[in-house]
Amino acid sequence: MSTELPDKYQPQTLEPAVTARWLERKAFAAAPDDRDQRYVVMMPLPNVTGALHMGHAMDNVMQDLLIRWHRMQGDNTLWQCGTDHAGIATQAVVEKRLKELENKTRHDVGRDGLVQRIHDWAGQSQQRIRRQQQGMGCSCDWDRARFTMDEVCARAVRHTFFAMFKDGLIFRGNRLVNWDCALQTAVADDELYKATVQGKFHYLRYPVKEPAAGEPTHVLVATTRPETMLGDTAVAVHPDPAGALAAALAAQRQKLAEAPAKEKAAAQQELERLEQREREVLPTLVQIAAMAKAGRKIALPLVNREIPLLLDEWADPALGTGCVKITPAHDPNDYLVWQRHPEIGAVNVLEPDGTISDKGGKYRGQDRFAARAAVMADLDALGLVDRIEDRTMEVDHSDRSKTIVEPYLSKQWFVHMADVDGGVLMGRGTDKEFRAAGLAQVALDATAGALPKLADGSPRKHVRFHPDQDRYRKMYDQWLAEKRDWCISRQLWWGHRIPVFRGEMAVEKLLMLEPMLGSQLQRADVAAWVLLPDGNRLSPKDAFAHLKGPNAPTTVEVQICFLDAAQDAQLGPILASAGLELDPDVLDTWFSSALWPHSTLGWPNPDTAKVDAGQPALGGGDGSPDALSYYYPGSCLVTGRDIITLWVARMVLTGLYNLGDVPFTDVFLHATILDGKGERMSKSKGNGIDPLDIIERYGADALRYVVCELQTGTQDIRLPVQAISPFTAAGQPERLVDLATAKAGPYLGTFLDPETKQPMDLIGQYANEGITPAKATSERFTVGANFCNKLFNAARFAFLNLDGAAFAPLDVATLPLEDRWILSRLANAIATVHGQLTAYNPAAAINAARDFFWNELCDWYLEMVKPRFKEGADAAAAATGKQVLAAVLDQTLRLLHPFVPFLTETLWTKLRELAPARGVQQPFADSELLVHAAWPVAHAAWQHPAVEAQITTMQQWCVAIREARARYQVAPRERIDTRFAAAGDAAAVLHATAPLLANMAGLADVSIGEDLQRTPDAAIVVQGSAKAFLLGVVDLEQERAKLHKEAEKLRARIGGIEKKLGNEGFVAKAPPEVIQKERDNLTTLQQQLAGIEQSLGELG
RNA sequence: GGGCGAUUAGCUCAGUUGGUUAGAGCGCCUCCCUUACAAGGAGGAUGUCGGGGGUUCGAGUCCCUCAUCGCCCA
Repeated sequence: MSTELPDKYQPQTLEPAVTARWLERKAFAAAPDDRDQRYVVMMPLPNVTGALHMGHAMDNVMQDLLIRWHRMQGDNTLWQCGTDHAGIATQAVVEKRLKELENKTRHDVGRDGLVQRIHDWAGQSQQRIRRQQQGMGCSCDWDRARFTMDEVCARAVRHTFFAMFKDGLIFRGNRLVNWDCALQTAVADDELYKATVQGKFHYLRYPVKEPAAGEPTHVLVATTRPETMLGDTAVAVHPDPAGALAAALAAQRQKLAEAPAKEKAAAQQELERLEQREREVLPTLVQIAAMAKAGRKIALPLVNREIPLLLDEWADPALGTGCVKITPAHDPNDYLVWQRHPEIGAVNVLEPDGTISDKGGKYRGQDRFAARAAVMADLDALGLVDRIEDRTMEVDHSDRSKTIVEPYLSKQWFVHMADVDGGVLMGRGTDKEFRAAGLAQVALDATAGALPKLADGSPRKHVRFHPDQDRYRKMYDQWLAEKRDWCISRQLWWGHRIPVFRGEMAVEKLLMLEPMLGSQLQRADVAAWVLLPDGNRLSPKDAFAHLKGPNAPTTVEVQICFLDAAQDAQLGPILASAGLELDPDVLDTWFSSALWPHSTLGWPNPDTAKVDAGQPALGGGDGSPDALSYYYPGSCLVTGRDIITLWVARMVLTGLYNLGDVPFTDVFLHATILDGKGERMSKSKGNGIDPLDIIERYGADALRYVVCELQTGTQDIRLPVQAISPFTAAGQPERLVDLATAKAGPYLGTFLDPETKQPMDLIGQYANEGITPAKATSERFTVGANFCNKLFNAARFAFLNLDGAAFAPLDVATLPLEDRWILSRLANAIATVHGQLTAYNPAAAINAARDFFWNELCDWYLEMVKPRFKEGADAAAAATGKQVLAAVLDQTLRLLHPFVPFLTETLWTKLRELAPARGVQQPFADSELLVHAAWPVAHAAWQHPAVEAQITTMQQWCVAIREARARYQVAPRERIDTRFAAAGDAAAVLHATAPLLANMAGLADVSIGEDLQRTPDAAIVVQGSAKAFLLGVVDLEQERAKLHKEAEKLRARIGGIEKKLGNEGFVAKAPPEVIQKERDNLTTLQQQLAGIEQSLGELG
């Protein structure tokens, strides 16, 4: 049955049909087999929180490009897809909906109820994400889709946590975290953004307790958050204020001396400020430092606590009042002061919801901002407020709740990243086992080429970044080098619960239980720690010994983790009776996504991995290997720059920790998509585009084409965004509004339509406010649609002529010139595209493919072969033409497939019907689906530089003649009699290409000879030493003017080259081949000029 | 404040270790609905390579500096 192509290119009907066919055939399924060559890409798992945007489109298209390219090369190719549960983001969205739709809080529905609702919501979201990805043509193995909360991933999380916990790499510690008071959870640094806030700088006077005669009665401190004074545990002053200020003065004088003229004034001003401080503030500071040494105390007002005056270098005599109030529980710098002076202690005055705790005395229960006002009022009443200054500040906000975060002292779980005495065992129990200094260090070693060799002496795999190894590795290394502990706990209900039972136990009771517990706690699948009140952590064995000893405390904290999650339910009640409860927190989402490259493949045991119904098993069988051993380590991770540290580094270290091997060898970092103003695209700003909107308008192939073309290297991409104005009446043409210049509307994500001045809602959030929604688009995608239209039509032309095309072995050397040329150019294009893909340069690859297809195949070859397909043409020439055309189209579709898979797959079906066997010397390997067809090879036998040179010359003639035709306004269909005055090689090329040239340039009678003369009415076209006379078209005046202009241009260039060659330095120092090139060039130009001068003479 | 990066045609971007006359697509101008394609064809115009200084026979490319704009980290 023959496939009918429509007359017009219609991606909207064509693409869904292709998707259905691929899915029905399971064209992207991966299964381990005996192929050694594998290609594995782990999809950066999108958050289940919401829909995909252009950033995901870039990421997914880049992956699909690599995947399709490798699949066609015959690799066993796996693209692992799935979604991330995205703890805080998802819970926040669902809680918001719960509030809006049912006016309930999470406490109303309970932990299990909320989790169920999130699961439901995540399911819908996953459906949408899959539709978007399938719409874009992503060729993932859909049957292998995983979710970070599914059973397979959960087991990997459990095993990793257990191993790290048992190794002592996971611990619970008192740390200052960024606290989101609205969501009541710790948030990571990357979940913060800075916003400018109008605040105040409050100068407070703290009374000195029992000052000696002559000593100040008060110490002046300044703060932007006066309510934190309730938690002050010290006031610090520099131990040597005079010395420190003197050093600052010296540095400033030096700076002034070296400052450029423009900065002198500012530097001078700063110096004067310091000098003034030296006179006015320093004497007091010296006195206070002495008081601190003498052990003087401060009477902290309002809460009536006595706190020490402390000597610490954090107090900078050059800044503020020179004295600093120390609030370790609510300020990162003060926290560090506490670490240096543990005796001062820390007082946490905040409740998780941001109200003042019982440590805050009478302010208890007040919101932090209300308490701020109350504290100030009371201090003022006591006469302890010195002054208040206005100040703008950059303050951290939570990206999830958009509220100000508070530094907050709380107990959190951490992964120890720094080096460990004795090292850390990597890949425990595998044949790749080795010992590394620490988790951060092993990730550094993975990019530095410093991982130890394998047991058999062969090198271990390492990680490389593309397309700029140096730059990206530096980012990765600098972040890891800090080796900061990784905070993995979140105070949420949505996520993997931290699998640790913990609680305080009386030592007496613990010792009583020893006979029963002792052996249980030694088991390999149980990990337990006993924490002493002094913070020391002991194994159960050591603990029992210690607790029986002389200095035993009365209570300890016990922490227990089981390897097998089923134990939690079984033993939970027993542990509860002993006072141990399961920790309420959940793990940071990144903990589970860090395991993605191996958790998805069934680690720790693919044979027992419980995949969903209908999914392929991960274990081996029938002698074939299991998924984990076959597909791990993978090949390439494709992602954006922003995630190098958060995710790439963590995947590398967990991969090495669990399996002793890196998760992938290459990291391809693509550009970030920005809007027309250069701002990052985001849905909430209203400058984001839904890929499905682009697909609906332009087609997925067009989307992919443009995205590929945009990815040029390390340069971020500006994609101007337009709103489709919703304020056009029916019948009126569509109006696009450029969002880079449109005025902002009343809310974030709204813009004003410049024509009607009405606001448009670009994020679909303001239905209640009565704002008309509008879709976003970008006209940049027309380029892709145009390309696809051209491809569609070129193929359609070929199909009109391919009926009955057959294969017979051809000798390339005997083919017509145009056939040899297009095969040579095709080979060149294949080599270029392949090379650019290898170099991770999709833009260069697709441009090479486009240039070949459009500028060579369409513009020249199709036009050159047309005469061979006309009525009455030579049958043999037509048959060869059909075969070569079919072969070239075959190879071109293969070459373009990774970029524009839908259209090429559609055309492939039709091509196979019309020309079942295609090839040149030999038939090409065939395949029913183009997805599985072999990637084209640049055959050396097709390449022929001499043939290319002949056609290039012909093309130059053609362009010059067309230019003359345009200038003399010769009607397109009018054919011109032409004489070529040419000798030697020039004449030979003209003889060889004359029929082609006549066809392409619209020539009628063509004669070629050394002594041919012009007629008075002939236009002259000069190429090198040869000339063409176009008879009967000329206007003498115009001709003279043209030749004069050309001659002037040539003289200018000749002059330039002569000057260069006359430069002794150039001739003496430039490489000989460069000089020779210039000389040859000069000769050619001189010849051409002579020809023109001669023609001018003839014109009189 | 520290680090990384960018600035090339009206727009979005290429431009290999310095070496002919700095390119592409879109947009613009002229002509053409030629039997695959007007989502097309033929031809054309358009740049002090952000400013200044330097190295070199030669600089968009290397160095310094200024300006503007990003990103990351404190």
